[in-house]
Amino acid sequence: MSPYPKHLPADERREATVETVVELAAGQNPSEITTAAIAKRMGLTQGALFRHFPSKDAILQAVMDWVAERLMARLDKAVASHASPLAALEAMFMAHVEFIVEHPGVPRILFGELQRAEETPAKRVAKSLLRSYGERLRALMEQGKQHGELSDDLEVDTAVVLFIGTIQGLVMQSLLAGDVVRMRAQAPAVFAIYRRGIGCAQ
Amino acid sequence: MSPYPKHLPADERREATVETVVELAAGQNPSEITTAAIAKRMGLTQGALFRHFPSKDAILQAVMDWVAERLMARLDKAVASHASPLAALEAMFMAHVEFIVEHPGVPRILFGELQRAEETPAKRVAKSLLRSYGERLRALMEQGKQHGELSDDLEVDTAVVLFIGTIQGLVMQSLLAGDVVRMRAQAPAVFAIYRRGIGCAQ
DNA sequence: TAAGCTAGTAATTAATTACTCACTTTGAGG
DNA sequence: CCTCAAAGTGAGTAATTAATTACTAGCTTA
Repeated sequence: MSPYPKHLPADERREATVETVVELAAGQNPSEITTAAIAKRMGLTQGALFRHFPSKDAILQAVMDWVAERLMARLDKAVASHASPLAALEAMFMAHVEFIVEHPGVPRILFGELQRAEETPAKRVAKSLLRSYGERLRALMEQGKQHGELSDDLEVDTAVVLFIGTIQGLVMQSLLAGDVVRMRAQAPAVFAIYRRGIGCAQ
Repeated sequence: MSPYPKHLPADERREATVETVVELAAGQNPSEITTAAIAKRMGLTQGALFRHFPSKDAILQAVMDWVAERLMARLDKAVASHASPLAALEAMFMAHVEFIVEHPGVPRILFGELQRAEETPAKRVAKSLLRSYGERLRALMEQGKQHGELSDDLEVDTAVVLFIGTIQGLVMQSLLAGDVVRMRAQAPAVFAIYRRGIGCAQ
């Protein structure tokens, strides 16, 4: 039995398509990924894709849905397994980094979607993802203040911006070095500086 | 005399082209900027562009050169006008933010160029720009350690990653909010957290 | 076995892209 | 005023793109 059967049920083909796009995005600008390239990687003809998606935009939207669902699930799991808010923040940070190392195309897709001019469905999903992300961070930080782990006068919104930016910095560094895996090693030290910035002077 | 003479000297036309691309990048993904769009914005036909540039890639490279030159000049000027390393770092941060507010397309161009798959000339310029940027940061931070403004055990390379990421976070936030100018107001608070993260516990 | 459905192919479409070229216009200097 | 090189025009090109089409192989089920 071939590992890639010619005929696949529609839902599996949709899933495979999404994963293929995520993989391709690891190596190139997402907006430059053509339907022909997706099909080729899947061992299909280009036209076959349009049996399962009405348009390319629909593919991109499915990809964003996939990213949002998977990433948030990871983050929630990381948060749930830590009692202290600060520990939960750190776990969330590491989980996000780990997710990017496994799927290096994801930050490109997200950022690429955000800087689209038109308000595409995919862009809306991206925005909504980051909104949920920010809300979870805010909640944890408010808790952290009450627990005395974070300084009382911390501006939570600002700290949220910096949290996301911190990860962006790691991503940019990995683009420069052409080495995604190094993120994993750098992450703890980067978060240590961040934690000191938001923590209370004990 | 018309404010826009039909015939412009070659060097001025090149400069105008670059500035047009930077302006267009404020509103859309740089890789989706077509030569037709550039020409239209300049009030020219598409063919005219190729009198001054051999290819579109050459245009993008000229844009990156423009960005690198202008940005570094701003940063150097900001650094030069402050004696203390920490004050210089902060001035550098604010100067960078100010530059982005004036030219919102710049971070898109930079990031877009970095995530190109092929090793284009423009990408090489982008990499070189960030390398210079990092070196200036490193130098300031080493000075800061000697002055006792930064903690002795600070990992400079990590702090550099976080510095750039901090700005990326502001950029991402402005993409979300669709409001670049707000960066200017947010910047001081964001840098305050960063400074606390890298500063020595006095 | 016949009928119908699902998932594929292969060729083709119209639109868009970067780029070229023969020709025309402009404007500064002799 | 004339000349002429520089600058711009406008109509092309070939290549690439997303999307459509007519057709087919393979399964399920009556």
